[in-house]
Amino acid sequence: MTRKQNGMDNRIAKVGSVDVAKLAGVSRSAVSRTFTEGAYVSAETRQKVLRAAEMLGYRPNILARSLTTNRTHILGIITTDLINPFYALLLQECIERIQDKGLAAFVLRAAETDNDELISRLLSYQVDGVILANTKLASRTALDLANSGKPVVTINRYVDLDEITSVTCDNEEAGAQVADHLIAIGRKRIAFIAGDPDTSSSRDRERGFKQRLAEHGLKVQRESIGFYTHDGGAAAARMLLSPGTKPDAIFAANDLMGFAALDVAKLEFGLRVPDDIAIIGFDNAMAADWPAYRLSSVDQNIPRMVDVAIEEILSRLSGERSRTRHFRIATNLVARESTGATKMKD
Amino acid sequence: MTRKQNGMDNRIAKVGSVDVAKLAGVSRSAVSRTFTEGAYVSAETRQKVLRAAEMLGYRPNILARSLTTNRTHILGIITTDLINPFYALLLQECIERIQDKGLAAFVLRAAETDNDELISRLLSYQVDGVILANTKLASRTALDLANSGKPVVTINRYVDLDEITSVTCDNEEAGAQVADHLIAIGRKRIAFIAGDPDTSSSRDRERGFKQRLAEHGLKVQRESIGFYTHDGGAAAARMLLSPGTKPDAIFAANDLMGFAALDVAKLEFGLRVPDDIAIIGFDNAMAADWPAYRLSSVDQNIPRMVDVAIEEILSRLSGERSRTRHFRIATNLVARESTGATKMKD
DNA sequence: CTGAAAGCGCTTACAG
DNA sequence: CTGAAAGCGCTTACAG
Repeated sequence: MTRKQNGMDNRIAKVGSVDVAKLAGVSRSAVSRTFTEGAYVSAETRQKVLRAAEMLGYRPNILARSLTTNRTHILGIITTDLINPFYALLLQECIERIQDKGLAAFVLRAAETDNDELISRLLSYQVDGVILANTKLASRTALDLANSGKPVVTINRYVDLDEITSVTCDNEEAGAQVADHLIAIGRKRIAFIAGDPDTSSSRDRERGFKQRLAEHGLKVQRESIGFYTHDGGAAAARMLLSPGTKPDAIFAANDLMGFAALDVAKLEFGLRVPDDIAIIGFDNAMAADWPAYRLSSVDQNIPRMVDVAIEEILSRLSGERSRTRHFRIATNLVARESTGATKMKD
Repeated sequence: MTRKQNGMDNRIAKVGSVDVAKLAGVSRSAVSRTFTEGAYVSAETRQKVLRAAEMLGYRPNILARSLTTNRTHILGIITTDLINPFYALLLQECIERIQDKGLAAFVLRAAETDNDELISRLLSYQVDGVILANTKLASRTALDLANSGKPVVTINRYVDLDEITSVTCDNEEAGAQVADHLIAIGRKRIAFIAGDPDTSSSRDRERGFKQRLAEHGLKVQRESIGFYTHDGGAAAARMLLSPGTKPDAIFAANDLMGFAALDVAKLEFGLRVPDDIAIIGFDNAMAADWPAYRLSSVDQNIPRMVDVAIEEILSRLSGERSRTRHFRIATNLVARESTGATKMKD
């Protein structure tokens, strides 16, 4: 036992497989095998080892193991601003799923720039794969990553280059469904608040939305950019509601902007929602269901997205397929009072 | 070079310190030294190594290093439900700070029960220390952790036993300040919505609040439990506002419940806020500042809390101090319209 | 300042 | 089914 009782160091002695082997009266190989899925050990040996391990409080050092197996069972997640509740939920789901699979999640927060060093650090830690959640990556960095041979998948974004597998909701179809919904409730003067124009999510939602409107002979009457933030959404809404022909509906590319638009319309312009103006957001954030808002929105099915992403990484790790794919997960429009749905009394 | 070009395996050949050494014409010791803070290498050797490393795309394997240094530079964070925006922000801050320190953050999500296995897994990964963010831990588990010799600190909670260092905001003082505030605006019939009664945070807020009220000859007129959730808060508010002497102020132990109370008061009971009833929450969530709510709240100074927690872990790791401490970080009451502050026009 | 050698805690063919 | 030995990628006294 490597007991180092030198002076101040009152740390617990680390127990290794040797210690267990010694106590159990077997070889280190035997203890290794009892802790290795599907390795050959007799029931008897296994028992002896388990008992000894229990007594000593032995826990295999996963990091040491990774040195020989070449698998760390660590997945890296790069995320951005968790003040956006959708991102927080997405991250939570990733963490949970990874955990359920018996893997560990390394979480890094990406600044807007300078992600190269982050990636480099991730690779130093020998992660088995990486999930880019809501992260824009410089194309070069993305390529480097792809070339590292590690499975990489982006969630809720995709990179221009086709080298990297992505999982997003079906933003384009979702945009179209929002158009259908607004048309169905008889709106004609329709406005749009874009998210961050740099993101694929905002662009796809916009494209699907406008295209479906066009199929019905309509077009967006006014539009503005809200950058996916509450303040940005408020500013955009003020612009859309400024003098002139006011819209009778607003589609905000996320809920944060939808909440802002709702508040601006009601409190600053004295409009009635949905009578004077219908408003719909995107993400189906928790607050969309709160009485003060009752904001119609689009649910992204986060669990499914994360599931697909992780399965993809796992199957790559087991060497199954390797073609890059772009998964589109179906969304679900949730109609609430902000677009005229009557309140459900529970 | 360990190039394994066997068949389907198109993975990039892993380059190790041997490869770099060979290319640079030096020993592995030399390359190790150039990548080790403050080790002796001549400028010349260093250059050769750096150049070779650059060419090969070499990155030291941190995990392998940890085997001999006994430091992984990984910190484990155990968090709970990120749907609570305060928790999400706290986690974000932890991740960011850890990253800034050049460490890596392992994030686990704790279920309500069964955390033992989680902890065990964390220890398998040889984390250098662990942060328990908003996590209740079975006392036994907590003790095990403390006994593992790893620095552990809880944020926003503390465990009954005194073995573990904690960082929280000064919940008791904050509760007292809320009492002062409500008294200052002339309220007399004061109600309280508790969070999860199992948490130290809720209990401490309540204690400070009631004590200060008592000092002014007042007491909580009605109280209920909202379990820190929106729905729980709504139910609690309905109870508080039921027939009888209605309160003229409510202190909700977090914002989620505060929002719910505000909505219930306004929309279900037709009360004017703050004229008929003043409402104040806790956490200063983003939505507290939204026009629909303008909810007075208490800001917890997350950056400071996280800073203290991480410094504590770091200083323990460098063997400096070891006495358990309970840090209390000062809060800041943010008065908004829900308790009568006039709106700031920006 | 530098290199050879031993060691960190595990796993894995290889014989038996 | 089991054990001795070599190896994973690094670091660190130890000599020089």
